[in-house]
Amino acid sequence: MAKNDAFDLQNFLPYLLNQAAEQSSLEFQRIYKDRYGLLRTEWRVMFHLGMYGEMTAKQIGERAMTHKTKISRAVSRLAQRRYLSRTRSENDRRAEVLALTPSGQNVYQELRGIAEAYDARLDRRFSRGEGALLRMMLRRLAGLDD
Amino acid sequence: MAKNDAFDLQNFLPYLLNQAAEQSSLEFQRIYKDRYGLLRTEWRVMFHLGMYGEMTAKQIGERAMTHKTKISRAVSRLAQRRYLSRTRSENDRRAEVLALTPSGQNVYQELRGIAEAYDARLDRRFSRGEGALLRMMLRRLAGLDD
DNA sequence: GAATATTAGTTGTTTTTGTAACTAACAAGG
DNA sequence: CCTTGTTAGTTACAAAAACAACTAATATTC
Repeated sequence: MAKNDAFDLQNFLPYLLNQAAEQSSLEFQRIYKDRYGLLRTEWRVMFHLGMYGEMTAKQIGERAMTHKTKISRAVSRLAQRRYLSRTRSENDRRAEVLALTPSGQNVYQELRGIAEAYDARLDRRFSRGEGALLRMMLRRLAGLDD
Repeated sequence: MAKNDAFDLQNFLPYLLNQAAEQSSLEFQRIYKDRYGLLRTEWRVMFHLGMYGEMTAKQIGERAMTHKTKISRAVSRLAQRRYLSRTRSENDRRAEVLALTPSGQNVYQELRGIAEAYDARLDRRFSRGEGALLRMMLRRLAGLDD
């Protein structure tokens, strides 16, 4: 098991990004999964609704860059648990306007607090400017600024 | 859909990391998936063997922070395609020493070239020092330096 | 040196995801 | 209007991942 040459997997950006993403999701995931029984796409939907108020499945999908079937299933499950309400849109009766129920709001508030604390904790690993730079670079890589 | 308050999902590190990871994996994934029919864990195994020579499944799993069942199945498929050979270990007859076959070496070399080029291309989005800093921060988040 | 615990790796079963095909509503052009 | 095309969302089926239980070999301990 001797090293061959220059290129190192440990410096390959997609690999590093995956490892960092997985690792950094772990602790937070344990909370929304174990404590609230939510899947990742589910809390993403919750966060979008919690932050932006009412949205349609399509809008969430676009913003979260998530496929519509994933959103569809997440929405069903969240509706079953009464975390969100679905109302057929007036303008376009194909679409549904989604919104958190009071119970959903509660869960969102709690998760949000945990997320904020967790984010701050991760941030403590970096110096003042580094965190901002990191986020900027990640947004660029994710294509969020385009 | 009006914004509520300060916390922004688009700045939440685990979220950003996931988006960036997914996005940056996409193009490269298309290559190893469509062109070589490999799964992500499979090329990871290939890369580890290509870079470090001989390894056991366990060693790969530890280094790649990947569960042993995933490794096991990846190894089976790679062995079926004759990309790697499995030799029962002398010291410990539970373990197998894995190594790329010549044909596996070829695939590895090609994929490695593509990976390097792709990595360089991603890097072009950043200034000289930024790329190094980014990798350093990601390694820290991934717990690779511990 | 048997009895017990641990480890390397596999296999089976259940969830979750990805992909394609579908329904129902809307839009545009003639 | 009425055909043709597009869009929002769902459903069905196939692929992949997660988790648990297993086999076989090795360590440990009394």
